[in-house]
Amino acid sequence: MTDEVRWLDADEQTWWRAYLRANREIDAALDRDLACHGVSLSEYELLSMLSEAEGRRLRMSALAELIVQSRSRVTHTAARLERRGWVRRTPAPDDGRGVVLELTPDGLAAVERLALAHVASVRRHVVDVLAPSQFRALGEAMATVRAAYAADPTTPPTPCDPR
Amino acid sequence: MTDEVRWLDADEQTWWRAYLRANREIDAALDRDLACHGVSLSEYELLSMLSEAEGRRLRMSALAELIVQSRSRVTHTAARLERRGWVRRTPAPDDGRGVVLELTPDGLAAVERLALAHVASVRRHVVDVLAPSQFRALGEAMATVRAAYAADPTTPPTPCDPR
DNA sequence: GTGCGGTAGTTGACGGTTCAACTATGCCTC
DNA sequence: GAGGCATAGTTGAACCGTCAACTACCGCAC
Repeated sequence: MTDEVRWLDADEQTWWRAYLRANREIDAALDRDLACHGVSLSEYELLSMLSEAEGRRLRMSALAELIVQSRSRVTHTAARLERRGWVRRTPAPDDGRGVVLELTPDGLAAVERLALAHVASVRRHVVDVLAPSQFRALGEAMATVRAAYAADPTTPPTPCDPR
Repeated sequence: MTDEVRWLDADEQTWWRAYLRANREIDAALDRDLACHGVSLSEYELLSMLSEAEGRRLRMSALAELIVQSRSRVTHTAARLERRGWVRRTPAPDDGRGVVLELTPDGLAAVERLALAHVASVRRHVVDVLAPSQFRALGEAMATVRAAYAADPTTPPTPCDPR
């Protein structure tokens, strides 16, 4: 394999930058819209995954994988949510190392309230500004990226390879 | 207008989550690949915009807008890069309030080195795993989102509206 | 030319995220 | 059943980003 650099061509460059920047704008917008209600997007995602899970409970690591965050981050976020009484930690019955995180009734009420605001925000900034076929294409492209990422053998971080 | 909630349907839900998660994975992957070389993605973006600018210099606020970051964040990031000698602050000639950020020769050398790693990373995780038409669709959808965002009259943050 | 509202950028404190080190448990092998 | 490696989760420090307050300057109005 040669070491020649395959730069992006002009179109690719344009699309890539559109992605990067829209991305930042979307994140900022969603976060801002949720901030009004006192949570960040990542807190909301955690709560939301819990609320859909069987028994409204999930293992910490399952949660981390679902929302694509580090275990450490999930620990900290869960701690914050626990302080609010929205979430409760219990030992996993089948694995002495494990912890099951459970949504409390207060937590459930909160997610349900937040979901209203959030879905409106997602529609306003993304879904409703795209033609259905465009949104579908977006979703499918991103799913493809995920699949490739999951299939990449080097995915869990090879420590570093500064060449 | 009714207050009825328009939830996402099953497909929309799937696409939206694919977006959110792929997004996190892409960010993490790009950041990790750059971290090997000692910079974060947002530092790289700043350097990269500077390197393409006329005279390799840009006003702070132009930079902030280009890379979709708060002015404050750009100040902090620039301060870090200045400590490394990659970037230099100079007063704007035409506006006593302004600051022009300039890439130093060391900074230029750094971006050029980083760009090699970065383009490979972008290709590996995104561009090359998509069919060209898919990548195009992704880019165009994101450009549409940006355009809508820019056109949204409430865009610069209405402080809050907790309903 | 004084006052005034708006823009450019910085600052420091706060809070969230990351990272590396650590504890504790599971599991496999001999 | 003891040793050893892997996994689950936590912890605290360092780092980065956000936010609100602040300085300084612009430009307009009168």
